[in-house]
Amino acid sequence: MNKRVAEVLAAPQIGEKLEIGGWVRTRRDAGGFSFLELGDGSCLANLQVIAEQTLANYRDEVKKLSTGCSVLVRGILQESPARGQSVELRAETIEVLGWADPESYPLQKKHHSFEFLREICHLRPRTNALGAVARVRSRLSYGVHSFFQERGFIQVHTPIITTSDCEGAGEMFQVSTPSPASGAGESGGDSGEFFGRPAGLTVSGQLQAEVYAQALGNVYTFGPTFRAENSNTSRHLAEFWMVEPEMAFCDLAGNRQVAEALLKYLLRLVLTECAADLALFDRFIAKGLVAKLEAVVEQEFAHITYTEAVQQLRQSGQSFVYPVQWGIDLQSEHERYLTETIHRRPLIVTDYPAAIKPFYMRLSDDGLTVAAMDILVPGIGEIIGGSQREERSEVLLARMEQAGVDPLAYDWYLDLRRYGTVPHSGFGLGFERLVQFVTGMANIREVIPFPRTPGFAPC
RNA sequence: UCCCCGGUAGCUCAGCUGGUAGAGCAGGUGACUGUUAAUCACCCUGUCGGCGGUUCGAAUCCGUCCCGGGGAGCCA
Repeated sequence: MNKRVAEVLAAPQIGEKLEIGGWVRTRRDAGGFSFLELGDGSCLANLQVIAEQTLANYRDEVKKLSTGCSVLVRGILQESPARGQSVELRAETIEVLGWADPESYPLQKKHHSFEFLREICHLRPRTNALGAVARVRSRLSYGVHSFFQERGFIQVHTPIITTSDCEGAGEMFQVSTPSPASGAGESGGDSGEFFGRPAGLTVSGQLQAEVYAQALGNVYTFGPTFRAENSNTSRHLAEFWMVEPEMAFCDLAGNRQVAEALLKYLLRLVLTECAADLALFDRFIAKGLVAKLEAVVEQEFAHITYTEAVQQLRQSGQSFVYPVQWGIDLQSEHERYLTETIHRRPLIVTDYPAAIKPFYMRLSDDGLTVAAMDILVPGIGEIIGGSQREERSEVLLARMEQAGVDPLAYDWYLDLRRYGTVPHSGFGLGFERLVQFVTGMANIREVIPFPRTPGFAPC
């Protein structure tokens, strides 16, 4: 029966007859036979195949195999007499499924820059590093669901096309298609828009998640999110995935606890279940990565208020490009200094000035701050942003007016406060930033299979 | 979008103050070998990012556009 390399290497059975399909990583010839390194993507490690010259197609085909060729190997698993691997597959037949002309196949048996691999994003998952990223990403994705499902959260598929802008979250991509009704002539008030009004791709599922939280209690969304910002950085994408829990009867402290528990759960999961892939990142991408992740799991996250952050920055004696004073938005240099130099661990900053935060965040009794939180992580910066939501309709209305937001456009959102309102909280976790943090990959474009950035969406 | 740096062989890069191009790896051929970034010998490879300009002459200088990297803004 067809087995994956990961299964074979995890529990090798000497003498077992196997059929393995995979891609040739490299071929080395010895006297009278050849070694094939066979990888199938199920794990980082390859299976060594012994191809004797007695194979019917040895001279015509096996000797011509090169990096990237796909083959189906049938043979017997045996102990390996040489060092470097404990078992190997002695081939009885090798069927070549697809050639990969070495003159033109872009992937070589050598290191490639990530910038180059990005230009061939249809081939890059065949490399060790990008394959490992894909496996870790998949495990993290599954972990997000298991974390919430184990705790009784209901997953809500919030809409991708939306007519509500989540203020403060960035520019929306426009979804523009002529109305099917236009031209029919009957509907006099036809705007010509497919949805009867301007629509866009969601910049956050938060507002709709709030709807379900105020019906089902604890919910989460995990889906694609779009920002039409002209951002050219190593930590921004035009299309990315975001995890957004929303919890009824939950204040900011509860919000913080869930966020910290989620991050630790996911790190612990990957440390135990993706050890080989993490070891690769630790060796070649970010030295000390595993120790850093282990430390994060073991330590309490630091927690300070914005006001304390401002004090700490001012007392640090450090000179910043942007001077620190109460009321400013913390700049990257400030966030990095706080989490990387002062606290040296993940840092939760709460209670930001109301003036620099969106209208839906809950106004505190001081009237100056809102119940907001950002989780900052060394190397990445902001990985989570969240808040307790404003549940008092008259306060919410006032804040909307201050922010210049038309209450009529958010009438449904205000209804949630008019009828059976409850305190509730939630946050957004940038999934790619999580994958970046876990893998140590420097550029966010390497942790999503098909990155979308301004001017770049090749397939 | 702004600031700085870069774009030379399939890949990674060298090429000083202008005289029209090179190394390693990859690839090809052969030898050798229970090999594992295999080794050794020989061979091949270029619109020097695009366009325009200066000059007798541009990979090299100037302008502009495109793309990439680092930083910043926006944020997740």
